[in-house]
Amino acid sequence: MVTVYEEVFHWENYLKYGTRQFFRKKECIYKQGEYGEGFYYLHKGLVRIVTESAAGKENMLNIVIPNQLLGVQSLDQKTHFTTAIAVKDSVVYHFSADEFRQLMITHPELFKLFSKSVIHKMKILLDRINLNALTSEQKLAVLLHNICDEFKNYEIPISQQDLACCTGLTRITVYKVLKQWQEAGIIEIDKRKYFIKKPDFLRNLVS
Amino acid sequence: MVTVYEEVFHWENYLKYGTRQFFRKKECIYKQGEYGEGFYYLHKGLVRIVTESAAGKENMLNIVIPNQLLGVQSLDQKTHFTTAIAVKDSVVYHFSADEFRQLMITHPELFKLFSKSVIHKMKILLDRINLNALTSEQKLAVLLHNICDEFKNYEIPISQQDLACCTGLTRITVYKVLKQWQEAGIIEIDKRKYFIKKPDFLRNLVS
DNA sequence: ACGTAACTGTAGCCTATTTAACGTTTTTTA
DNA sequence: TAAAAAACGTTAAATAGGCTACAGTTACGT
Repeated sequence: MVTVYEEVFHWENYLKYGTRQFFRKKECIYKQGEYGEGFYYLHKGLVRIVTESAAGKENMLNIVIPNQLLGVQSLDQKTHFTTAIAVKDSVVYHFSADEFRQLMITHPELFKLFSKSVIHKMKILLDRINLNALTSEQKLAVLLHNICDEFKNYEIPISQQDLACCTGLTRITVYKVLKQWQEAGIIEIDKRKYFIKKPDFLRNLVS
Repeated sequence: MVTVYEEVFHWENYLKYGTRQFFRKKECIYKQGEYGEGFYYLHKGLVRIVTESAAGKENMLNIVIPNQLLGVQSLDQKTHFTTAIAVKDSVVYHFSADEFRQLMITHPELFKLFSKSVIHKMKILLDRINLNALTSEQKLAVLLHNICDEFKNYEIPISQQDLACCTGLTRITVYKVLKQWQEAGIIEIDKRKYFIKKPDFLRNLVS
């Protein structure tokens, strides 16, 4: 289940110490298994974090919105255990581990920022875990609801296929739930775009 | 799915700055939802980390072994999003956020230690997520395999009930798989103790 | 030492999801 | 702009894993 979280962290003042990099839509920022060094800060754009399990199944973990970190896993020259792919053209700042460590000595307040960001990441992962206890309908409800919150409107800009990937369900299951909701008037489908008509219904499904 | 990870982090030199606390078996170190302040380092004992989803289902996340941190989530006075319960009598050291921040100024190398520990936690969560893509048989295989690695022998010191809780499966499912494995000679059951006879079989199930 | 509580063995039913299959539509890209 | 590649709509069949139930065991507290 992908959740778009939007807590804001104020890294702006430190960006000048990082290295600016551009990534085109669909370009890969880092790959699972690759060695990395340091971490990235997303300045503009949108990035999808996916992970591939041993069994080879791909799962979207979350969507990173600007002002968040990504790739923290490889701070200490460890391999990345996720893959990051730009959803839109994106601008990121890269901080190498050494650079950042130096920077922290002169700016100790950075630790708070860093730890907050990382804890936030952990919260996302945990939410993801807890979703597995839900029914498929609930999973989808949570996902759609989050997406709407994020994009601030009730149109869902994500394909059925992606919804399946985000929730870990089959496309067919997604299709079934969506159809059922459509028949119940909870969502509307037009030209393969989905519009949420009764957001409260989705909310109630979960709480 | 619980995994017992054993990467070692060397916090010994810094323990004197923390506050030593004792917890009896089954005692709760912190509860999901409670406010926390700082984090804990497990010196001796064994701690179980569980999380309760919105739906009320309880899930074991992992088992913390000595030399690891726990409760990092509440470093910044946030609420804990997991619960930690001592499995054995345990000795932990508590570091308050402020104390630790001060400490980091005088000992910048602590950052590396901290980040390593936290990244390790993230890895655990991620592994947990990836498990959900597996079949129940695979989940159990991974779990048993990990447990054996950890305890360095092929006897499993965990009840069926707990195996169920760790994997998120039903006890009945656990029982079924175990029975099937027993019939195939992969494990042996004696007096409610399980012994793994063909560890390779378990390994192959996953890879 | 005894009673209660927690764990295990087993069966059967049931349903939510998955897989498979296939034609149609949309989007991408060369 | 045509061909190739994704994505979608739909159905039917197969199945894994969940829930219920209940009796027999073991462990544990006092």
